[in-house]
Amino acid sequence: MNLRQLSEVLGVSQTTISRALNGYPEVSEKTRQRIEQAARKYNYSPNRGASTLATGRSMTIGHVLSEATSRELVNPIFGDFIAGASEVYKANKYDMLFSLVKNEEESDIYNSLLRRGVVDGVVLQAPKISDERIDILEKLGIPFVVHGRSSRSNANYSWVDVNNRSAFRRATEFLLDLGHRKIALINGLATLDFAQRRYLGYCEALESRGVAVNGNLVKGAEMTEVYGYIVAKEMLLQKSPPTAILTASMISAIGVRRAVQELGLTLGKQVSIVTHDDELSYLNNGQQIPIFTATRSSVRKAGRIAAQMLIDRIENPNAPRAEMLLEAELVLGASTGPVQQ
Amino acid sequence: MNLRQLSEVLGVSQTTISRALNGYPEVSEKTRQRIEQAARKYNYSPNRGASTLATGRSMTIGHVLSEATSRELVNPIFGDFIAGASEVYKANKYDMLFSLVKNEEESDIYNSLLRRGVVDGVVLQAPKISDERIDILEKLGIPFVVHGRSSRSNANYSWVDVNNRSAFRRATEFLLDLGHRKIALINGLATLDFAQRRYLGYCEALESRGVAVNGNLVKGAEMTEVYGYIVAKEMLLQKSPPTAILTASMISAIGVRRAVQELGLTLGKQVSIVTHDDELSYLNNGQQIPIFTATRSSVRKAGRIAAQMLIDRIENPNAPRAEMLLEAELVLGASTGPVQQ
DNA sequence: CTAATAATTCAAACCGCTTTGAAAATGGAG
DNA sequence: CTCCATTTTCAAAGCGGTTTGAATTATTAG
Repeated sequence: MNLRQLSEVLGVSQTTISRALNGYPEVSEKTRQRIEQAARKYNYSPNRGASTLATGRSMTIGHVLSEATSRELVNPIFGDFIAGASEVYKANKYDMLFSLVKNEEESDIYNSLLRRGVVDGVVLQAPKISDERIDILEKLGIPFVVHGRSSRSNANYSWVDVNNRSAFRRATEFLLDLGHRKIALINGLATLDFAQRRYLGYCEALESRGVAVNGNLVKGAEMTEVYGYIVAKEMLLQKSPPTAILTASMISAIGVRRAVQELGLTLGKQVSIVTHDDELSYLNNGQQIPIFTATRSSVRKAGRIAAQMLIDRIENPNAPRAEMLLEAELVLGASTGPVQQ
Repeated sequence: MNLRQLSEVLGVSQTTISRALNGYPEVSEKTRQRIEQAARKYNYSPNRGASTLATGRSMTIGHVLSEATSRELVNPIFGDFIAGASEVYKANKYDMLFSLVKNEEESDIYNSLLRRGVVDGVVLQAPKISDERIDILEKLGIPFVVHGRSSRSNANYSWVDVNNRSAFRRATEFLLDLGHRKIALINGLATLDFAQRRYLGYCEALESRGVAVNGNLVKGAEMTEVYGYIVAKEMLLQKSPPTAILTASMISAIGVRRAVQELGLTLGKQVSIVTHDDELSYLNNGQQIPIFTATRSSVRKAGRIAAQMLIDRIENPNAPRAEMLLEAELVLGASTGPVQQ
């Protein structure tokens, strides 16, 4: 059933129906009732393509993944972020669309998506330290919001981010306070901005206590379980192994734990672990007592905030850019203890 | 730049441009070249809403999550499935759209999505043993494919599934061969079809060896790490604890391992674990040697197959329904060993 | 060189909605 | 009962593509 058919059935013009269903005031309450009932009865709802065409709004928000970032799709952290965003999209009647694009198309895709009226705005994820995508989006004038920041960009964009630097400074200080001096950092991909900030926080803490940063104790890559395991094992088998390990996600922390236990060491005794905890739904950091001491910040909440920011930008393009820096809390778990002599 | 503008610039009708760009034969190669160049130059690409309206095809595939299944979004298994599907969508120029819907809207949503021309087809995930969604989709005549099956449905639909039953029968037999008799099953949600099939496979194996199924040793819920931990710990503290545990995902297996180790037991000695391994990107089952003995089947591959099936259905609605049963392989890891006296 | 045929190109209709500007119906005041 | 101001409803013009059936041009055969 389309609009014309419904209007014939009701003996009312298409205009009136459209207005009635979209809540315009020019329709009497009585006809509105009648129309709404009929719409339900005949199972009518407006064709998306047609209204997109007529209004210029697609009621869809895009999450674009380039080849470079497409691995994010399988990152459980991404899942929780998306889940948060979805809640907000749903409440505001937006749909969520994913586009995978080849790297070389990256500059075109946003342009194309918006021009083609596929999406009304875009969420940018996993920004690199220097990320040309931000400039592209800025130039195109597409409403967008970044999850994270890009240190080298001086564009004026909206973002949500965790205070990665202070979180990792704090975590490192905590380990220093426990007497640790050989503290390793198993980070995310070095090109990603958040990894850089975490590294900086880590360095700051060490240097403020006069501990030199040891390059052998800093590694970064995709935060898989296996990566955590391999790097931790390697480090722990060095002649001068770390007594504490900072890791960038619950998943790599699990890998690190596996390495520790395989070597017959005990968590919180010979080796301490502090991880960043995104409060993943399927990988909760324990129940009452956290498994790992962690810097905790809900990535799902970040998703909600990013989505709301974007919708605000779309519906009010002239509003000033929004920024939101979330502070992570340091929660004490069973994975840390004083350094052993 | 839209079609009319481009046609004015080129001095060629809109028809010809449309045909040239969509690969119709009625355009001479020379003009096609000229048009394609101009399209690139002026950054033209057709408006999605307009072509959806004109063709009736949205080039978008929907993944609908009801409240009941919306938790799936945060399930890392889902991420890998989606990643596989995306590859295929991309290669075929489809976009992927997520809709979260309230439970009570569930029956409406598919109807609505298709009627509104938002999507050309739908992928159904996490089917329940008895799942009304299949009948709804069937009745509506929407092209769809199910990841998994619904035992109680006798509709004739396309699906991809792992042979859960034989996989878990085999895994259980393997443990029986090692002398285990007290074998626990930590399953997924009991209402989900795959969990039911795994349970059946488990029962079959036990019964064929004359071992009675013990209700205390069978549990099922969302396959989180914490759930695996809690249930395993509970079971292992019973007066007559299991000597082997079957678990439905890598994630819950990690929780089980945590429980085992916390109790001072050793994997493959006092307690054996066999898990189902979906070959998750971020939670690989080890490198050369699998961490866990496992029934292995790539959920990413399942995603690819499902996507391709759906596209085939969309583009050829009269083709017979497709079915694909993937066999899981049993891989031997370090988490199993003969029962100890 | 012309007629017949094939290869190109075109104008116009259509997809289903929103929205503008005009018309009709209603209500209140004089 | 008029007349004017409000409400309410309507017809028609887009939005930007695709596709049909007709018109034009190019090619070939006679």
